[in-house]
Amino acid sequence: MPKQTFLNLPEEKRKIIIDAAIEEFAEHGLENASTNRIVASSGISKGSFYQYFEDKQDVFMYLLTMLEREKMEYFKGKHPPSANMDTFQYFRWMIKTGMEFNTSHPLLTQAISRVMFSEGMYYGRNFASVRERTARGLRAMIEQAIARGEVDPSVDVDLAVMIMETWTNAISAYVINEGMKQKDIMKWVRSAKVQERIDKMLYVMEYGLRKTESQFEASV
Amino acid sequence: MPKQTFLNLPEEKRKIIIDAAIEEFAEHGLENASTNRIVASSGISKGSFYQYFEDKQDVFMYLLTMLEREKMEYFKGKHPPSANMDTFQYFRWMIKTGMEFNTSHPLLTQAISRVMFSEGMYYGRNFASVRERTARGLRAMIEQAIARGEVDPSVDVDLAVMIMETWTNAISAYVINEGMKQKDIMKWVRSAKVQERIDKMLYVMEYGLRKTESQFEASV
Amino acid sequence: MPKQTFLNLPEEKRKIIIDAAIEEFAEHGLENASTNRIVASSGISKGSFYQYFEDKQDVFMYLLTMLEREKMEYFKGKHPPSANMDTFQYFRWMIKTGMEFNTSHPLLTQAISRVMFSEGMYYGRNFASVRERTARGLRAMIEQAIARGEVDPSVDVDLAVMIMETWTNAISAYVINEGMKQKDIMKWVRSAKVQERIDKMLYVMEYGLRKTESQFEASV
Amino acid sequence: MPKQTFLNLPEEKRKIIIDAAIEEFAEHGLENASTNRIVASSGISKGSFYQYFEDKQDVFMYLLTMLEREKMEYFKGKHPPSANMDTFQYFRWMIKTGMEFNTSHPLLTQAISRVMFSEGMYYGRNFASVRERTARGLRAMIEQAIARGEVDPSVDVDLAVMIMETWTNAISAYVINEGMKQKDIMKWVRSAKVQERIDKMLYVMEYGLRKTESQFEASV
DNA sequence: GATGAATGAGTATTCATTCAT
DNA sequence: GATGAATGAATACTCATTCAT
Repeated sequence: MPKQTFLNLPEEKRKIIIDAAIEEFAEHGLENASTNRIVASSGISKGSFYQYFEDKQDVFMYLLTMLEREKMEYFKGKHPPSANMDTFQYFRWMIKTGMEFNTSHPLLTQAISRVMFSEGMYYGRNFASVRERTARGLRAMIEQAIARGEVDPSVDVDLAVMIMETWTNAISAYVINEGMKQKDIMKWVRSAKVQERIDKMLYVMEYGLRKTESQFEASV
Repeated sequence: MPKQTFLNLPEEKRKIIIDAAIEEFAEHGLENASTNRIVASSGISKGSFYQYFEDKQDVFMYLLTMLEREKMEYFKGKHPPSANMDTFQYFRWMIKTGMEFNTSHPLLTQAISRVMFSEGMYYGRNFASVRERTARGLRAMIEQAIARGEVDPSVDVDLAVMIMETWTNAISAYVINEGMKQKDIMKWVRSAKVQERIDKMLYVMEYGLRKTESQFEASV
Repeated sequence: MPKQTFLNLPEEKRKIIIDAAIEEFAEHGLENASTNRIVASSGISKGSFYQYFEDKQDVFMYLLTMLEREKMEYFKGKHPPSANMDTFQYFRWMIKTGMEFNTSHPLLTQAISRVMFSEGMYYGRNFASVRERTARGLRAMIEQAIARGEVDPSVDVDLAVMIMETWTNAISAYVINEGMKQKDIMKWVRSAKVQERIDKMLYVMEYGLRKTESQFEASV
Repeated sequence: MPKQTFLNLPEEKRKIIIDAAIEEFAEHGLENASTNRIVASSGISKGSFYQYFEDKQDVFMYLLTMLEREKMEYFKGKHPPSANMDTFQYFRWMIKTGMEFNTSHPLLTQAISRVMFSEGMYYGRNFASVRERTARGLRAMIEQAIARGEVDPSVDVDLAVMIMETWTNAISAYVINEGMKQKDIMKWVRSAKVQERIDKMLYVMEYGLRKTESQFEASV
């Protein structure tokens, strides 16, 4: 985590540094990111960089917690359209809201997901806590769905979490990769065509999951 | 593609070089792979490396075609347990057979998938043909399933292909990542527990896909 | 142009680096100059070199502007022996003064002229401004000569400039090439023999140019 | 000089090798020419190259003698338009005929002149004999001109030779550099505009040289 | 607390030449 | 006589990090 010296910096200066880092990570990943370029494009000195952060990875970890924090606040500001949603409706709302957040921070999302997916194995240990938090959220969701009788109680919760994670990532990758090619990414992600495709992807998952374990057994 | 000089090499020497390359790519991806390390660990000189290959990417492309060729031969040597399988049963058999192949070449699989997934955007053009071949196979499968009445004809074929791809990759990632932690990866992948989990992942996909488009519409 | 870091260096260190570069360019030209050798013989590290300069060419461009600046100052310190010279007398004085400067910086002159003449085609764009300044000076001279009635007004000015350039270069090459073989190059260049030869070379040019265009036409 | 093995080669194969070498030297000079590329583009093996030639320089020396021989034959096939030319008319005819030869072998000319002018200092010793032969020819000419009373007997012969050399080179450089930019170099070099410019350059030299030594003395 | 110069190992790739077959 | 694989030093340039001021 960044040193106190960084946190003491005026908001504005911090933003300049962070923006430079986001751009660098989005374009080059973590291993290939260049601290030289980051300091050059943010206008701070080499020495300062190492007075603010332990190293490259430290900067990245900061972005990661920043993303988590901002996403949480974004969700707090939004409210599900209805209070009577079942768990899958709620998940769908969450995914879509998440995609809205992603498209409004496309570079940050790109930077984080690029590193987490492609370099994740190497830096995996460092990301463990973040991943675990996400998994816990999904697990709580699926357990709630079971409690509400929306999902067969015999379902394998671990498996369901894994599937939801996979699906979330697949949709996120689709949205960022395709979205970055568009002129107005926000407009694009809100278009009927995109929303429909996300819906369909989620319905496939939903109907697969709703199918009871016992039915699985029967059909093997 | 490698130069003739490489193909002329004695089988054994070629294997040493290829193994060194596989290890390097598995650990560092394509962009960060070091030709220095490859030559050092395979015991050839720098000059020789460039007499065998055009460049780093050339080595990787060779691995890619090698993987394709070997996988094809592996499948040729196997036979589906029954001739009367429906399309999803066949797909399941294919995935499982593919996983067996992957676990018998874990490093190669890791190297290829790491590069294809994470650096795919940058080297995308070069991999296009490989990806297209896979996509064509899946598309043929889904069309067959429709023809046989196993899937509702109104299904969005593009979407279905995307889902099958996502699923195949997710299973492959699960098998390799978890499998690499085991002592005996082959024994592990054949264990009832793993086979069951793969089955369940595929059933989720299958039941999701079997659901007709019209049903999707109805439930939105 | 060199980075600020280079300009901040103590005079003495700068001189060591510049001298090493001059020697390298004089001996190997620009394309074949080795940054490795420059850093080795000037005792700085590779990293420092690139903190001082953009690249090899950057060093050379610095030498070029340095030469221009020093030559200009050298001329400022000298005064034509008489105010009543005609244009050709003035040109002769300039050439000779230039040769004095060249022989007092023989390696620098050699480095620059080697690169400008032999590699000029490749780096031509970068040198364009320097060449143009020279050409403009010569053109002003010839136009003055015409205005004063020293040269026939029908003379082809472009041609005359080209001839004067050729001649200047030829004399410069003669002085440097022959001079480098002498023990005391300054003494040699001031010797009656050399001065006479330069005079004669210039007279050939002068009488050729004084000849009017119409006379050329007549004699074809 | 090439080894006997090269001279034993069938005419056609020799030509292929020579053409590859010419192209390489024209594009890269001597020091930067790559034997690798020469053998690759001429289709011979690395080993053969070194069985034909000592090294890179050896190939170049062969080109040099080849050029001399071919130029001589070219001149033998041509005849001066009139037998009653004075020496300067003859020189003018020679230069122009030489330029015709050059433009009909532009790559060879470019290769040779590029190396002789720009890398000449380093390989100078090796080219000494060629240069000397040229100088002897020019010296004979000027002496003939004196004998015929076309040039003042008190002229400095060394100086005159040097001037003629300079002039020849300047014209040659002009013709090759400008000519290479044209579509049809042969047509261009024979155009009235180019011929006129060459004439004028030579007249300047001629009138400069015709001027007697005594006149020079008088005007100093 | 801020600076920015210094560093040497690192990168991918090309080179001319040798020599065993 | 022909081959072509092998080589290791060479190339320009970038890197993350340290540390004295």
